[in-house]
Amino acid sequence: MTESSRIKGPDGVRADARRNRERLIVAARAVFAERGIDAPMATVARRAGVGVATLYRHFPTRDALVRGAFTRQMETCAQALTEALADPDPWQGFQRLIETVCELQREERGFPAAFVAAFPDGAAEHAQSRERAERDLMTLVRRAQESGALRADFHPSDLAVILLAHCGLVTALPDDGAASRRLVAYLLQSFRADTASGPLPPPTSLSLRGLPITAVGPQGRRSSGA
Amino acid sequence: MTESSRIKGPDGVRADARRNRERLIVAARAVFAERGIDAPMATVARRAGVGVATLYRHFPTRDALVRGAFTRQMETCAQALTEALADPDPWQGFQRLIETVCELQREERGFPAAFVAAFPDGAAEHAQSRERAERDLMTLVRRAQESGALRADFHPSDLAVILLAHCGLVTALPDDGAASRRLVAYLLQSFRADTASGPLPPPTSLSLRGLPITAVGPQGRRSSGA
DNA sequence: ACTCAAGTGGACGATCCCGTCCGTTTGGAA
DNA sequence: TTCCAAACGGACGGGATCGTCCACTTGAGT
Repeated sequence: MTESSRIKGPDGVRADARRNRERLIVAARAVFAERGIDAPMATVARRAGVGVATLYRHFPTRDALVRGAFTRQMETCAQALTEALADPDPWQGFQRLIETVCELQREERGFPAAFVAAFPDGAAEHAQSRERAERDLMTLVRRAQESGALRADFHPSDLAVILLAHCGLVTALPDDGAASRRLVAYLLQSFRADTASGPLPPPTSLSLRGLPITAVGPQGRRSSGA
Repeated sequence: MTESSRIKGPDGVRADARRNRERLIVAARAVFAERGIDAPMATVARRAGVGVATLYRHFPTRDALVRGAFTRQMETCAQALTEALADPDPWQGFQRLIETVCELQREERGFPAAFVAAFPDGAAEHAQSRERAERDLMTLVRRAQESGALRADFHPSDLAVILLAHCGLVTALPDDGAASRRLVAYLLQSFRADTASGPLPPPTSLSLRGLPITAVGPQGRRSSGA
């Protein structure tokens, strides 16, 4: 308080600034959906009806814009995880979580690309929320295993594996979602303890905890390395 | 000078031309592996030790270069299919086919991207060989089902689904291959008839036969549309 | 050895995108 | 209403890639 309590907005931001920021996010989602997250920045600005400078002021880098555009989806994922943990039936929770996330990736066109792009290095920005999410995930997996529904050799990192695979699928085939649903169904069945047959190869070193994620090769989708 | 035949090639092509073409393919594979199939054409030319013009003469478009670079891999896939059909145990053949193709995608860095890029429209150029490949695939699937090992509701298009998903995975995580192996193991288990539990959602309209493949959206990896 | 068309190299104009700079507009407090 | 800092818009220089054009080199037939 002390000196300047010049209140412009709830967060001290001018009204038009906040409005433009919102417009930019909407435009970004639309443009990313149509042209992928590598679409020219200027296109997003034009779509939002603002100048490029305004875009860059609100989102200094493309990554910031991508994050901004899909923050809501990320939060929905986190919420889905919370709900999954709250489910009295651990397997049910596990299953619904996977289905929800995959559905989100199916519906929001640009999201999968953002998702995989954010993956290898995502630890940076989201460190704290990620920390919690991963702890929750491990809890969910453990519970589902203890309930006897989830196969014992399922490893938390498998979740990353199947989500990345699913991202690849929906990116390659943005169809009605039949392919995605099929893949998810197959995978869920193979995760059941009662269908488990034979041992699996060792899980990824992909930690799903903190940083030691094998750096993404030059192959990875460019454009989101905070 | 191991070049024994100093005569103009069987196809009337000059010796240096053929040599350069070969160099370009080698360079392209290397560059695509390091930087993805969107790497600058000039980089490939430099790597091959030739001028850009030479590159463009041999491969007028990036697509042509990509195809040229991975022709051998495509042929290996076809050969794997033939061998799979020859296997006395249909399930064994089916399983080995999937494992072989996925291993190829794992090892040859640029290949997965080329694979998914070539997918939606691939019918154009490779029409005839594709035709045969798809017939063979359906035969393989049918046999494996009749042997009782492959679940009855497995649909040939599921092969495309899992291969695309696998491409996405190895593209996102070009690691040592542990993730890929895990995914394949999970999927193969869920394809077994004896682990099948519960119905699957309907298969993709993705035909895997001829053309009616739902056109790839703006999302798809650019750069290989004959 | 001679010849010439096939083959080659690299410079170049065109296009696209990035991100900053700077003069102008505007929200909102006084 | 007045005023000014925050916010805005668009032009602009820089850099990268594309694909072509044209003068030069070279393989191979005679």
